[in-house]
Amino acid sequence: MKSYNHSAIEKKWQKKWGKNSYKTPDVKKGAENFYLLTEFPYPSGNLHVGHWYAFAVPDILARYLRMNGKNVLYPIGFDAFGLPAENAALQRGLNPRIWTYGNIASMRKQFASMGASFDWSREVVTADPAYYQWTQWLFLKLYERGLVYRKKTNVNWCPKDKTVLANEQVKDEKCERCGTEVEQRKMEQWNIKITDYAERLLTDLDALDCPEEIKTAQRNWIGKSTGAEIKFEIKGASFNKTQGTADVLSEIVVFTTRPDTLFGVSFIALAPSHPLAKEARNLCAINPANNEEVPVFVADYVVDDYGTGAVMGVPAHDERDREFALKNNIPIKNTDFASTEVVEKFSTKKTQYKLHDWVVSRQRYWGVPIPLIKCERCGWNAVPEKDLPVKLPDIKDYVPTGDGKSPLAKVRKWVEVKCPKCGGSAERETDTLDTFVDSSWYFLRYTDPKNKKEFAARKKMSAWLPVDFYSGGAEHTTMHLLYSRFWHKALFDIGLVADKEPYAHRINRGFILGTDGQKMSKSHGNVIDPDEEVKQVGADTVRMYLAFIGPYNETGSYPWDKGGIAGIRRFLERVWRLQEKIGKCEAGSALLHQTIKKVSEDITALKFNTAISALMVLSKAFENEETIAREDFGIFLRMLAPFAPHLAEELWHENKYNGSVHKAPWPAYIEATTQTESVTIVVQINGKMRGAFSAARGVSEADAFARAAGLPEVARWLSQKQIQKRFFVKDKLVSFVAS
RNA sequence: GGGCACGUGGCGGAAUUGGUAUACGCGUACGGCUCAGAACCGUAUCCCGAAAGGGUUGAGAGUUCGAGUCUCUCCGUGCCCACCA
Repeated sequence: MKSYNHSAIEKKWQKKWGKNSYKTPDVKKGAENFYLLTEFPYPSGNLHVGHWYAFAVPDILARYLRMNGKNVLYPIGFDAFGLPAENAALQRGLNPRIWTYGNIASMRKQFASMGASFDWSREVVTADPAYYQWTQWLFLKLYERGLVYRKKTNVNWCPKDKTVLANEQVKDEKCERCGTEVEQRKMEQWNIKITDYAERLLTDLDALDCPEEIKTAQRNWIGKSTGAEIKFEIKGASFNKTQGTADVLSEIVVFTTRPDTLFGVSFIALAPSHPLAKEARNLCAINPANNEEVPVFVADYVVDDYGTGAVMGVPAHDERDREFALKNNIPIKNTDFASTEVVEKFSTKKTQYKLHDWVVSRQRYWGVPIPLIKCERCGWNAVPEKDLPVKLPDIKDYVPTGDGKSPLAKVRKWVEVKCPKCGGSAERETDTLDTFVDSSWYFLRYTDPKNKKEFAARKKMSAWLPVDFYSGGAEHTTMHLLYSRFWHKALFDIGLVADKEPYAHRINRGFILGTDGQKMSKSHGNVIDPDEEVKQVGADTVRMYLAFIGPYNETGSYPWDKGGIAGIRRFLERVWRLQEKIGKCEAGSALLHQTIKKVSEDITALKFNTAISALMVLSKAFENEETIAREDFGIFLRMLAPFAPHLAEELWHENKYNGSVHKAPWPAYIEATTQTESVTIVVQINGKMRGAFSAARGVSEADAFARAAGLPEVARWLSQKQIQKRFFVKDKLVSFVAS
């Protein structure tokens, strides 16, 4: 017998399968469509173990579903624009385009060694003009709809990446990309009105089929609270009103979730950026409910961009208010709660969200140019559809400037254009779009990646959407996942897509740590190179090891274990040796049928780890036999095929089974055969196990009690006690209650 | 401070969803094979105990004939959010 030469086998079959063997038609006769999606990668370097975990493991599900007669779309592409790729390029002094596309080329090769069943014919690269033409087009649809606006606000500025960031991209006041502390700057930026969708993003979560942790994280991020706004007149400010001075100076509006504590108000606190902050020291506000005068303060704890940026201070009820009151010698009023009538009279119901509008301008080169033009006379205009895409020009100086403008601003030839409306002189917007805009709709493009006339044809989309299964990283819960849900809803309102939600089912996978239990990083020196592992033990072993390491639908973190991967390799070696035993004997044991059942159920439940353990148990049973029935071994190979596609195909082929194992149907089990004739019945006395006996399946209650009581170890216990009650669980258990 | 998830051997993890806790894999020990080692194969491996037996799922209580699983309190870990009124 030849030995198991993984590299020869894997190369051979990867070549035979070629690039087109998983080309997925939109319609396949007799087969239901299934859209299996994994968050596409950033081409920032080589494939790492995390990529293998993200793509090789769901491939098991893809292959399993195909063998079960589904027409499975498992697409791949590259999220090619944006900071990660650009920063890596800048570090190396390379043009981002050359760097990114070089990476894509090498990652394609690495992906090929995975043996994953991607449909490469549908690959999308977000930095291709053929793709971003439609990113621009969709952006303009939102613009036309009034969902895009320009506003000067406090924004998060990353001094290292020299660009603004959306709220979602700031973690612990640090840039999500580079970890630098962000600064607050007042800048005029393009915003998308995601807040218009806050309520729908929230309510539609209820019906979503995804883990509770995702729902609560999004709920918290959206941060809905219901309360009321209350107007406090400023004492002596009435003359301002009569003289026509702005209303803001004559009153302070506060937001509160507890309008019923109105009688406990002993001060008003303003955020430092509130229009009245400078004058607060000299102001008195009048409580509308009892006409009491209360002082006005400026307090750091009042957040300027939440509510009205002003708070009514109720020290008796709010800890921060109390703290502030004690520090400033403000009296604490013990309160009578305001009646519903009073609350209704002096306040207006109001709902507040923590969610902010999505700042999408980026002062960086490597992104989609924002397709808007500013004319001196007629203001902002959309680039006409016929002029799309607005191509990102090839330039030499793409280093971010830090002056609040993208490097594109220096390319005068590109910037200066004619106004599409009046023909006068105008300038292009020089900021680029946040990468999360690119990735908000990529899964739509997979359904129709080559379309030159539309972002995707309606018919193609309806063949696949919504995505049946989406797997990705937990870090995207309040970023990509939230953005793309919003984007889809906006497109739904405009009439461009048919569903309110893009994903029917979503899971967050866990992640793989280094052997030391730390996050893999160059500085820790604990990085596992998947290419090296594949070289040593083969892609099948690496795939299967990652599937075996823990349940896939939980956000656990699993340390890479060298012994563990060796164990999987040993298992595959044993499987390889099993082919020697193929012969004539009885087929279709209970264990075989039990295994088919368990493996099928476990794969569906994403418990690849226990599916593999069931295959191991079956293979052990085979090892203990003189011969393995040809039919049984064929069934085993078919179950192995999604996990170890190359090895299964080789054994299938070498042992003269028909065609490709991957085109063979998934084995069926017979429920009746999974049940052994005899069962073990456990005997408990007062809940403790005291014995067990073997009986024919379906044994009667009376017989079971008699057999149980007859067991010496049980009889001994029972002889000292009085039986008060007995329970019988069919084919499982006899339980005595005795005293 | 708030929310969510979780806590099982030396380690990754199983447990038919309330019914024999620790499947499968790693590690370890001993044995086989070998001049020798690696690899491979076999046996053992939750703890105490010579055994009979007893104990054990972070701690404690509750419900139940029976709890890793359900309920409550506490302790601890991880992730997310955070002067959000």
